[in-house]
Amino acid sequence: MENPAIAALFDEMADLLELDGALVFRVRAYRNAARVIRDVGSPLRELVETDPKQLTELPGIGKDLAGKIQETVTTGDFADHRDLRAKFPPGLLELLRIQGLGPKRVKQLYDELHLASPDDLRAAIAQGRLVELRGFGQRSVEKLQEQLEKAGATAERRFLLADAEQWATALLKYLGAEKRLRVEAAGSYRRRRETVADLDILVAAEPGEAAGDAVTRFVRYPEIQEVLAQGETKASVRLRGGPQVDLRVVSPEEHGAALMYFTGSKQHNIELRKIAQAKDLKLSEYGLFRGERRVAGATEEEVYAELGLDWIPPELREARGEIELAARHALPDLVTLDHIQGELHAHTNATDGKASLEEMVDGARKLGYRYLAITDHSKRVTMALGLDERRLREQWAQIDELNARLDGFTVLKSIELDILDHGELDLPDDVLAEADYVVASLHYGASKREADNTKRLVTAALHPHVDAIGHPTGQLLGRRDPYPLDFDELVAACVDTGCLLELNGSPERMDLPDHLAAAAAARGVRFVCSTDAHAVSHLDAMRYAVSIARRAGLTKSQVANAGSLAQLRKELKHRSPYRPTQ
DNA sequence: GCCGTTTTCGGCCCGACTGTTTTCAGTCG
Repeated sequence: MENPAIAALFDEMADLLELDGALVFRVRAYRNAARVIRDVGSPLRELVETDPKQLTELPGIGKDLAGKIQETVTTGDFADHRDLRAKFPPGLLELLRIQGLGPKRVKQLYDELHLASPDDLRAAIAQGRLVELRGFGQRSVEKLQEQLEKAGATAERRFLLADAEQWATALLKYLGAEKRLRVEAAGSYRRRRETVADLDILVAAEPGEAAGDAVTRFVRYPEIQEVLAQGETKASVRLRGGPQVDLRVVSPEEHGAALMYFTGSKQHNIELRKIAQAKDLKLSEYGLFRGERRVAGATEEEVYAELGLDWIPPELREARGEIELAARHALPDLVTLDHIQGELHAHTNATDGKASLEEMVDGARKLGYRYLAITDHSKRVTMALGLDERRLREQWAQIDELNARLDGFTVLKSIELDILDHGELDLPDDVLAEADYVVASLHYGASKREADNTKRLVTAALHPHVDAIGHPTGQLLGRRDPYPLDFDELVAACVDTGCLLELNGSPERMDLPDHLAAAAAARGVRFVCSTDAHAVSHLDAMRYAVSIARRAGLTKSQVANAGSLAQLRKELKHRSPYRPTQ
């Protein structure tokens, strides 16, 4: 069982315990464990096999939870979870996922009205039975109704790119251990979409025995929950707690064409086939053909070339104009993870981060960065113990000391500044003027009214001391939609002032979405790739931020932290001369 | 359920917001 599935199980256990009325701290222990499991970075499965005692070294994992992790890794579940699950109808867990319904209210609905699923709830609302309940007024019922409608529209389960990556990496490692097989992941995973519904794995092998071996090896993968289909060159399985995986085996001379076909996107492929048709060619997953003769197919490069196109990076294959650029040999030279020279959004344990200032610096240095901005929360974010002027200056004094000792690395004095109700900022100008870098974010009170949110963000972007807008849309994938926002207006403000927009690679955020980043880039906005790291291991999420940038078609020169510190400072200085605002 | 010790129990982050109350409960982050 891979880490995301184990984590999901522990999260569900926490839900069940809440329904069961367990002590909140016990619930919290499971939630905390789920988070730790997600963040740990290496598969716990391997740890359990080699040295299970080390599990209790993880923060918040004691003897009991370590045992449950071990049980989960080996059996796919743990007894306490099974027992508690049997105690409640499965629909209650779905009710729990509806925004505005917590464990207390779900339990109340179940106990008093015997509602055990979203459908039950829908019916009860229609019959007007909810208003009988204490604590449910007209407004609450209306809100629930809205949420129910939304939930009905999004049935398909999608996985975060970062989670999909864990399943894909483990599976590719397993399949690739067989040396004769060339194995790759295709599909939306290869295109680095922010969420992935299933994994497509492509294997190149000689037809016959080698191909059969590949399928056999695949369906014997220990992490499989169910084999859905199995043939000679194709198989589908569902992974335990994970996505469906489709495997296709093709011969080496078909490999490039098949890789293109299974990478998609569908619309990109359709456009390619039209181009082939116009050239009197036929493109399929088996190759590019003139009549019966295969003119290309072994590599993607030769297929694209025969179509008169440059090779197109998978991240761009969304039929958003990339084919025309490829025809004109004008594709952008996309930014890569190697270009990134520093991290500009990271928290420490001074607020809600898990690691100390020194540990974060150490982590950033290990990644080969030259600079790191410590952007803890400002005071408005009370739940994270946000910094006021005094504590921020204390942190900056520590940073000065640290910088004096560091060689070839610079810690930037920074802050993640909260944007208040009308666009005011959470710290006075004289403090901000001393900062090396300021990222302003909206955390509280996002309005249903587009104009309110737009005004707040635009006001912040226009402020002379704000260098970047953090996670601009506020989306949390699968949990919270972007708040209503006139994005064009925000872009206009950024164009005016040189304010950067953040591409936040935190797996649940992936904010800005790539299509918005592309739209902003077209108007000349510049960006920063960052992770919003709250722990040392989170610094690794930079590759997801870079994925957004690549999907948006950005080059190195459009990403502020893909340059040296000197270049960055020059850009920020140019942007933010100190002009006190009244 | 974890953790640390003031060392085997007692504390564990807590304030804002919403809708519902009329002094608060539930949810969220």
